[in-house]
Amino acid sequence: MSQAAELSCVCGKSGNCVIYNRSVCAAGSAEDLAQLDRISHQRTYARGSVIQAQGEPCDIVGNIVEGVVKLSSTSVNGDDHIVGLLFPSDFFGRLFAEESRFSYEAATDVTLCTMNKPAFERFLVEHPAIEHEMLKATLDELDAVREWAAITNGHTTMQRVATLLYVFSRRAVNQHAKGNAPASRIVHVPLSRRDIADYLGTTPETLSRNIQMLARSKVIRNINAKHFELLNPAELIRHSGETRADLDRIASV
Amino acid sequence: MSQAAELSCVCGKSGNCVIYNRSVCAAGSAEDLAQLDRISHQRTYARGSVIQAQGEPCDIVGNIVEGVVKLSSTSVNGDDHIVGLLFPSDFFGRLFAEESRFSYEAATDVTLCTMNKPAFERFLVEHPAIEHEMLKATLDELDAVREWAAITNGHTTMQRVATLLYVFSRRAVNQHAKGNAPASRIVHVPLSRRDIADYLGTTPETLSRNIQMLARSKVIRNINAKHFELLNPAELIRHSGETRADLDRIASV
DNA sequence: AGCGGCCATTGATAAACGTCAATGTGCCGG
DNA sequence: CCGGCACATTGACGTTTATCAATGGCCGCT
Repeated sequence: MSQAAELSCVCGKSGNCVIYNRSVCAAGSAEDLAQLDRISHQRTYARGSVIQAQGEPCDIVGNIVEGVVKLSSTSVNGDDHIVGLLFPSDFFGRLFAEESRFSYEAATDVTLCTMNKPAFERFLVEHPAIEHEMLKATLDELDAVREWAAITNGHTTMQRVATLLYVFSRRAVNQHAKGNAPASRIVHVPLSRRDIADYLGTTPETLSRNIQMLARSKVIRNINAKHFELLNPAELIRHSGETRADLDRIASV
Repeated sequence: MSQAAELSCVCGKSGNCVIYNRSVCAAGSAEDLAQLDRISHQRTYARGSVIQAQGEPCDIVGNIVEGVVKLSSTSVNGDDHIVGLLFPSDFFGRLFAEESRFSYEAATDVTLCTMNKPAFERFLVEHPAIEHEMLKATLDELDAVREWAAITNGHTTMQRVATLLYVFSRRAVNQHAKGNAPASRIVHVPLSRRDIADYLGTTPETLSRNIQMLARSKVIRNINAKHFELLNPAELIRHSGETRADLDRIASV
């Protein structure tokens, strides 16, 4: 998900494809890609709509072309927690299971490249080299989820907020970079405060207070609710409690 | 990891093997299993010893035969957080990566069935059906990690403690069950208070207070530091904030 | 069996955080 | 252009939890 936007996509007409971006198809022939193309098609979902509900049988998988999808778990009490965010080129859906343990919901308006799940599963079984790449990608994802869990588990809210802002700033660079564009100082966080809070395991109020704290100390500047200017990246990194190397690794997963 | 202990093991002389238990080898022939047997051997580690250090090149993988292995991430500040616990029959090690993002450490004395990593990787690539099972197992693990992250993220310490105790009680049932043994009321948690606290994202002090709270309200009884008697399972479930079905699913992963 | 060290528990205190309530701000439709 | 509504911010307060410090109990060692 750190690839530039102009990569061609094998599934559908345009946009990123996780299968390609994650190198899953690096081992696939042109015929394989054409076959994938046949079972895929693009689809859009409005912000807030549920792509796949928790516990429901899941029949589609695919990848994000544009927008952000939140992966969340809703408990019996009604409060739900976001266990992951999916960005353009990320794979979504639960392969090889009857139903999804989590719900996939559009955090922004999204465009997806969807595939029929059984068809894609059959494709994988028939193409071991590609399934091998899928395994590697899943192992990477496992590391990333564990790493994020370690961050949310043991750090203060300020550290989580700083980490998130830095990660989003890096992600934006990757998305906007055409060639060697300079790092943008504008950080775009396309999520609502509630979604961010759910992701960080806190409340909108505490989140807001921490954001304003960073703003008062001139680390960031509020442009509007979803845009920030990064005034002092070094201080942001310091607040995150992580090394710059760790942050960059997290951002590049 | 919810399998009974008497399953035979393909790698080494005795004990559980994740490859078998997770059905990864269900698709493998007898010759395949014999080949696996040739590249594996058992090894023991004393409590506290590091099996694989964070960031170090990793050359072995395998599965837990006996004991508990903690998977932890140590930050620059020195405080480490446990992102996972590995039990008998669980797979350990990071396939298809140069180095491990986390450290594997013996939380108790452990017996491992180890394999040379490159050799096992080659084996997987040559046996797509088994690699397919490996992918399914990894996807299951991903769900489990996310589920645990949702629990530690949004719940109170008491809810986490109750959840952990219940999960360990279920796990003990599975481990001890020979045939249809009745559910044991004795819960064995073979970890130090610090390890439990790290796993739950809290401190030993707060953990201790919550345990004593449960003891005072007659939900559990302290036999000693690592053994508890489950006096009121229904109340424990209530304190966990989860449904019984959810807890049982978590325990069986 | 006695000793010493490590681990668990308990207590006091302060900081961090969630909750409830009110105010402010931006966005969309009339 | 204005009103309404959802969202973000700010404030006050109570609870939870981490931290610091001390005590108590268990286990291994000699």
